[in-house]
Amino acid sequence: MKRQPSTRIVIADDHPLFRGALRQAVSTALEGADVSEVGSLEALTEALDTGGDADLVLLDLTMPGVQGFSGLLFLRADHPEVPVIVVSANDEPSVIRRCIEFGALGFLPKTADVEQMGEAIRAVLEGTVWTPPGIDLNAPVDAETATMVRNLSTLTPQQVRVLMMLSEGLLNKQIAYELGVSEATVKAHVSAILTKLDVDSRTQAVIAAAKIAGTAWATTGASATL
Amino acid sequence: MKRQPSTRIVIADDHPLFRGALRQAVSTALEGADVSEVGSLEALTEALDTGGDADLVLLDLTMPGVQGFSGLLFLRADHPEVPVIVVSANDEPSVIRRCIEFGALGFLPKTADVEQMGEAIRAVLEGTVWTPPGIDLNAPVDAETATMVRNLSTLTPQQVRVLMMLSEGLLNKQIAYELGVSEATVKAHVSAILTKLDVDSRTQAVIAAAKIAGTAWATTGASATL
DNA sequence: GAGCAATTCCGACGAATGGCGAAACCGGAC
DNA sequence: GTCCGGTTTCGCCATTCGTCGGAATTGCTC
Repeated sequence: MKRQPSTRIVIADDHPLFRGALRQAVSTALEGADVSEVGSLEALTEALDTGGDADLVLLDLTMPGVQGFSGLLFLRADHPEVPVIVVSANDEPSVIRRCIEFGALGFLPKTADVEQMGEAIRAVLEGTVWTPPGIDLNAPVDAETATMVRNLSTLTPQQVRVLMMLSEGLLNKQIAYELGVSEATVKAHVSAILTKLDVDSRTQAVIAAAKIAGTAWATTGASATL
Repeated sequence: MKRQPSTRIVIADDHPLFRGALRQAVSTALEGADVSEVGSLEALTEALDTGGDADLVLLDLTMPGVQGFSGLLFLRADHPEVPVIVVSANDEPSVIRRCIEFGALGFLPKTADVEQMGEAIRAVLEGTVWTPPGIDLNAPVDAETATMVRNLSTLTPQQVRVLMMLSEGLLNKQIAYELGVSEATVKAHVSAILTKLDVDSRTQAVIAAAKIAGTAWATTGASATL
């Protein structure tokens, strides 16, 4: 909306080189934009919390700490108003469609040229959904998955956090410690998650989440010793 | 070893048409072979239990009830001596390598011609590992995964069954009912599984198992390509 | 036969899990 | 302002989970 004064754009990617390339592309496409770079999800949320909501976030799907769609899911839950363009090396149609389902306004393959980047950025800033040509967003979606995606969307930010930790195999107690809240609170969130995902146990919740997010959901903690 | 009298071959595939095609290919490649067909894992285990161990099993990875590598894992645990050739439409190198790691002696893409099938069958009957040309079995394997594969191999047949049910989100009580044993027994198996997989909870065990088997462990193939 | 591993079961214990109702705080929407 | 939803917390309770020690059975190998 407020493009004239200074459009604030945040680039979230763990690869410094690619961040630089993105920044250059953004600058070219949008003169006078206020571009910041972050290398992790934590840094991204911090940037959004402190500096006020950005006008656009360019988000890499695979970042340290969160892989798969959890990063997008989390960002969407935490800052529903911020437009997001997903930037990923994986440009399979199913992935692209999933990103849009999870609330991204655009998808940019890492192979895209400056031309396309500018096109995508301008489109999304105007509120339009942009995907690479040839992507059919209305392609038949497996009903089961669609239901799960809808269920996942109803989760609150904190619940998304808890679900991610459940998916790392953490105990309620550990989650409570990590989030700095009491175990009772974690239980409340877990109960809410189970209800919303329509499952009966934390294990089933993890299975359901893994089914959506693909294999690379969690990276840290318990699985380190496997 | 006992090829001359009557080589016993079992074809396990849920698609009758493809079973027929396989049977024909086998007959052509190996005259006088005793070929049986089964359409499910249960039928396969029953055939192996009643009719005595076969000389070769042609196993489709995706069968009703068990998908992903669990079928292979289960078969290997139940009948370690029976040579197995995995037959699958998915011919990605990573999948092929994983099959061999789990003890299959061969891998046959569904696109293979009669020529190749015969070659593979003869090779495996002689105890040689056969894969499609161009597959490097010594490709660098991520150490974490390798450890897990080794751990999974130490599971007993019943434990594999239990782990599969854990991965479906079943309670100990439900598993006990399904297997026709007491809950105490299931607990004993779960404890053994946790020890062998070096994890602390059933949830972590499920996460670990899912990480190995890829996504196609449970019911639907969410992200066949990653 | 002895030894061994897998499978089966038991009882009991403590910890973890999950549901219930209730309450308080806070930020945004009407 | 009030209302609503998200977050936080509590206590209580039943169930489930996982461990420990012990034990009987089968089938295999040496």
